[in-house]
Amino acid sequence: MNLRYDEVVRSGIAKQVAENIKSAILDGRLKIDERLPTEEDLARSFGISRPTVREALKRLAAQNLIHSRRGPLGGNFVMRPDPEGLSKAITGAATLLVGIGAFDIDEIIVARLETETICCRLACENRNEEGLQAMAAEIALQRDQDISDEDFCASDVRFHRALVDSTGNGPLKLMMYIVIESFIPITNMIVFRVRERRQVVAFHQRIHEALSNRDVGEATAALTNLLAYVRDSYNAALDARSRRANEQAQS
Amino acid sequence: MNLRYDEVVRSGIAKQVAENIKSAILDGRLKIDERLPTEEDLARSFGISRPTVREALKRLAAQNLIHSRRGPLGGNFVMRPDPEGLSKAITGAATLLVGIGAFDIDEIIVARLETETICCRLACENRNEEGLQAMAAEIALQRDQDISDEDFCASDVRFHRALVDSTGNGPLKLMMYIVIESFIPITNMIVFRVRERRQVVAFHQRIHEALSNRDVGEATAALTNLLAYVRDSYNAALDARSRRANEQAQS
DNA sequence: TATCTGATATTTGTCAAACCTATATTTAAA
DNA sequence: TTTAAATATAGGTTTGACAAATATCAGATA
Repeated sequence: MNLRYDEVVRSGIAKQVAENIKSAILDGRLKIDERLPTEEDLARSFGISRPTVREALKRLAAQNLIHSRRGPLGGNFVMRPDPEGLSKAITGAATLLVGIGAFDIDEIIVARLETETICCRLACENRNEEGLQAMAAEIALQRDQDISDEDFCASDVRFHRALVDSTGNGPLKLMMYIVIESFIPITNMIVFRVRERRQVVAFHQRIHEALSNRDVGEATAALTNLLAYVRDSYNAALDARSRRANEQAQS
Repeated sequence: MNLRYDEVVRSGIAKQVAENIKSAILDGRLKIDERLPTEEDLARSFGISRPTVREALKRLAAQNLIHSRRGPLGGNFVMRPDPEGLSKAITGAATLLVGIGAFDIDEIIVARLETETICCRLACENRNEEGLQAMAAEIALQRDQDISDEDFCASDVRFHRALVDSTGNGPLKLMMYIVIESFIPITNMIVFRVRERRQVVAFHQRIHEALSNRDVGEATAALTNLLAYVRDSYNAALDARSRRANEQAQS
């Protein structure tokens, strides 16, 4: 192995090797879709055993940096990075953060309002027919009284995703994955009981029309109203809970 | 093993087990800091071998979901999720996306402008002395003509981080990790050659003073000017490159 | 000749058993 | 009572083997 002793001393050879390969990928020494040496060759060249190499490779696979195929012509390949894969990673971690109460709903709503306002403004400039139709389709779905709460929330997420996509800004879309995949589901999970679907759909409708007319003021106003409504619903849910708690305490 | 056959059939037992444990963590069946069964017990209860269990655990460790300690009272523990760890994961992936040219600089600058404008506005409301001092310290450092380009860029990143921290909004800070750890270094890497430090520091100074005075208009104006200057620098760099290319073609 | 079939080689996936290393606890000695 | 050594328990690593998937190629068959 080429590593110095003091780099190895605090256990974790597999971790070191993973970092080594990862940096090779990140700074381009290993190109996309390029095949890594076989696990045996890696083991030999690092001077470690194959299972240890495999543990290192599994770490990379977990980060969607490589994938593996069996057989001749198989091997471990550098993955083409895709925002989709990144979104999954972000979602899990962000959901966990929200789950342990690292953030409170008011903060989340402020963040949603500020960032989605940007999206409304950019979407008014750059929206295309495809995006408008995607939003209209979700609105139509949300008008159906028969769909379940889960389906309604899923459609809500897709509506906001379409809004974000309409901005046509890749970096922003990347950032908004956190909102779409984590903050929106969380807010939905908390407030969907007290929220009236018709109200939400009406706000969605207003946003859609405003985007269609490239009316930035109306779009952001509708979004602001939507999130104010969500916040009110949340406070109503809080009140209901504390009222129930009081009643239980009295009885 | 409790998994059904058709869930296992297409190889990847380790992957399945990792997903299994991960979902247990995400939906709270395994609480934070709780110890998992020993690797041997996991192997037994899943009906697989210990190396395979370890591959699964390494996947989770790579996602910062668990960490391990040796010895009695050691074991694998569910990690308390921290934004820092998440930021590293996001950064790597986002950097990769930028590295392969998935985004262009104009998009990135638009995204930076829009999101950092939010931060200026919220920071004007919520900034505290600590944050202002952190920004002032970086400005002082950036005035030093002797520091290297790397150090200047690192200080630039810390300045913007202090700006984001001053918003006091956790969810927004999470999102802004992508900007701070990935977009800003990328823009710096591309334009720092043609950029004059004095100009940049002057913009930083204006932002700092505006925040200090809670002057939202001036803060966002300074930010806008800063990013316009960055964009101009980028275009200048592009021009210089194409001019060099022309000269080379003529000679 | 063209095409299908099966043997073969290569590479990852999994397993088993052992040993090394770190560390908390317990025991024994000073 | 304090300190030092033994011990038990956990993860960390190695060796060696076999299983499963799959591209390639030789040979049989139409």
